Parts: sequence; C-alpha cells; structure tokens
Amino acid sequence: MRATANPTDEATDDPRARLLDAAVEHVLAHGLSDLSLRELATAIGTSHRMLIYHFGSKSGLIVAVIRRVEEDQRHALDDLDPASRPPAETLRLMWRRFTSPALAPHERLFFEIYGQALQGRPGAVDLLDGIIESWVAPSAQYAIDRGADPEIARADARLGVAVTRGLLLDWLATGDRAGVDAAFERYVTRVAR
Amino acid sequence: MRATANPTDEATDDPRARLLDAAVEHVLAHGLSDLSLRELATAIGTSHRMLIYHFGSKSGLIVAVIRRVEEDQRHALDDLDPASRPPAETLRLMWRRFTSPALAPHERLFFEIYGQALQGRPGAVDLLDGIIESWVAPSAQYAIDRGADPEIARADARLGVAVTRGLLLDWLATGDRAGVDAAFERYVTRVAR
DNA sequence: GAGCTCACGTACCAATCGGTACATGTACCA
DNA sequence: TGGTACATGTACCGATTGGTACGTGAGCTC
Repeated sequence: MRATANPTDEATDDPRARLLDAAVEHVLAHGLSDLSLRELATAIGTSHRMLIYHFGSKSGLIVAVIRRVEEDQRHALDDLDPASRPPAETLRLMWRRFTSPALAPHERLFFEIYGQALQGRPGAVDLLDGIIESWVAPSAQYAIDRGADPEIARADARLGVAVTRGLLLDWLATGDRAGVDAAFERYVTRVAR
Repeated sequence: MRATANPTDEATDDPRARLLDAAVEHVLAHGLSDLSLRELATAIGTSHRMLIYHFGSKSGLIVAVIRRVEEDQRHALDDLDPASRPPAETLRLMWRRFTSPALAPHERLFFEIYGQALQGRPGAVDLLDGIIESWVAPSAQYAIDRGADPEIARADARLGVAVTRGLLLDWLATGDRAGVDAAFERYVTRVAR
C-alpha cells in the first residue's frame, strides 16, 4: 500500500529512513502547506521530538520529503525506452503513466510544492533547479540524436513538458479523464505527428 | 504602482474595500500560504482586529482575496477581440499579455492557490470551479461559431489552456523568456497554424 | 565492566496564532 | 440633543507551534 519507491526498500532498521518513508506517505495524502510536526508525528506513530532529532528541524524534514518526491518523479520514466516504438506511441504511454490514478497524490504534491517554490518558500525553491531542464534536455537530445535541429528540438521538448503539466493541472482539477485525453491526443496528432 | 484593478477604483471611503485592496497587494507580493493576520495588518497599517472585524475571520479574508484575484484574471482578456486579427496573431497577443512582467505576481499567486486548492485547502477549492471551463468554453465557442467541429474545438481549446499554463509555469520557474517564447511559437505554428 | 553513542520519552519553553471582550470616538439621524 | 450604527484601539484568551533540557535505557567497544 505504499505509494513511494523506497531505494533501500522497506524493513530497513535505519529509523530515519523509516520515518521519512512514513512522512512522505503522510504528506502525499495530506499536503505540505499546513503540516505540523506534532500532527505528523502522531499520525505516523512517533513524537515530534523524534522528527526534530532525526531531521534537525521542521524545514530539514520538509527538504528531505521534497527531495524524495523529486527523486521519485525523476525516475518515473527511466524505463520508457523511446526507441522501441513510434514517437507518438511513446508520448501516449508517458501520458498514461502520468495519469495513473495511483500517481495523482504525487502530482498534487508536485504542484503544491511548485506553487510554494514560486513564492520563495525556503525548502521548496530548490525544486525549481532543473524542474524544466531535467525533462527538456533528455527529450530534446533524443530528437537531436536523430537529426533534428537543436533549436527546434529544444522548443518542441519544452512545449511537450508544458502540455503535460498543463493537462495534468486540468486533470487534477476537473477529474475529466476523457476530456484531457482528447486534448492530449490533439497534441500528439498535430504536433508530434 | 498598484498591480490590481480596483472595480470601485481607489479613494473609496469604504474601509473594507481599502483593506481588501491593500491585502491583495500584500498577498501578491508575499504569497498566501504563510500569511498571518498580524503580519498583514501591520504591513498595511492596521490591526489584525480590524481585519477580523471587516472580513469575519482569516478564511473570510482569504476567500475575498482569492475572489478578487480570480476576477482580475477572468477579465484579463476581455478586450482581446479575436475577430480583428488572424487566430495565430491573437494567440501571440494573449501570450504577450500573460507574460507581461507586471502580471508575474498574479501568475505566481494563481499557481500557489491552484496548488493549495488541489490539496483541498478550504478557501482555495472554490477556485477550481470553472478554472478550466471558463477559459475553454469561450475559446471553443469562437471556433464552433466559425464552423469547427465541437468535439475537436473543445479539445483544441483545452490544449491551448494547458499550453499557456504549462509554459507560464516554465517562465515563472526559469525566467527564460526567449525559451518559453520559442516553445509557444512552436505551438502556434504547429497546432494553431 | 566502564564508557560511549544512539534512540527515545517526558516535560517544558517562549512565541505566535486566530479570535474575543470591552471601551471609545465619530458621524449621522431623530 | 440624545441615540445609534459603525469603526477602531487595547488588552486579553486559550490553543498550537517549533524547538529544547534532561533523563534513561539498550547495545556496542575497549
């Protein structure tokens, strides 16, 4: 029933790792903005004293949680293997991945942290580093390796990231799966051909 | 130097309206999530007692602020007049409007509230009502009136909203005006033709 | 077995929070 | 001129916050 991938994977006896797993799970379910150490602590069966002991401070914990979520998302498409199918099909597969209902809490949290980061919240601003580039660069490189013009490839990749995030915002707000799927399909057929 | 449009416009002697104007201005500059009544009050030259007096409670004030921001944004494109120029040119004009530096605080606040709303924050969830539809419907209707297929027109409009918001997120995070402009231009030329 | 590190519970702290009680002043209206 | 609605200042309230002081016990090492 865990929603996050655990690198060291479960049953570790490192108490900090256990607490972080539980904290991430709780934050995924309840959001980040009105988090209190005491509430979180009782929810995951510890005391706020222990959270501060293991993470130094509240912001230390928040940074750790954000890093974990960022890391999860960065590896979400690692096994996509775009060479094994036509580009349009890869796009559809990626879209289907992102809109898996199980990932919705991740997306929600991502956009919540994004919003906080744009307002300069201390722990969150780090998220903005590479929040575009780390997605655009691989995608553009793939096209460039296949002979695309670098300028155009980068612009197209950037547009693709924007479409994905924009439609995710739509999906999370409306829940209208068919509607956003139709819009994404228009993107695939018109832009990516 | 004011960033918000004031319907009753300045110099009103309604103290609630004056407070709301000042509150919106302050929230645009400092964000919404870590707002405290006392901090806001001293920043705008009043006491937190007065904020509660005029808005009932903190959430009453937040709702009022959100409503104002929503209203501002809803009327941002009222005078766009798409019939007076080719569609692609209208898209470019809209994009130039949204990315005006003076509007950046509005966009930041919009995405902050959006993120909070997705997490179910009481005052913010109202924002989600029509956050897609109120932009998609007029745009799609315009195309339908000119003979477009309704299904396709709606999907295209939805994609347009997603592209705009996705690239705004990019712009606010990176500040790379040229990069997002190039990506938007790809959208205009490839999708909207 | 002395000493030390790590993990943890209890109890506390000052600060800040949203909200309220109460008194006061001011303007308008009878 | 008396009354009344509105606006405001001061002072307070209980609750909650992040963070700390201090003691303790388990396990490991010399």
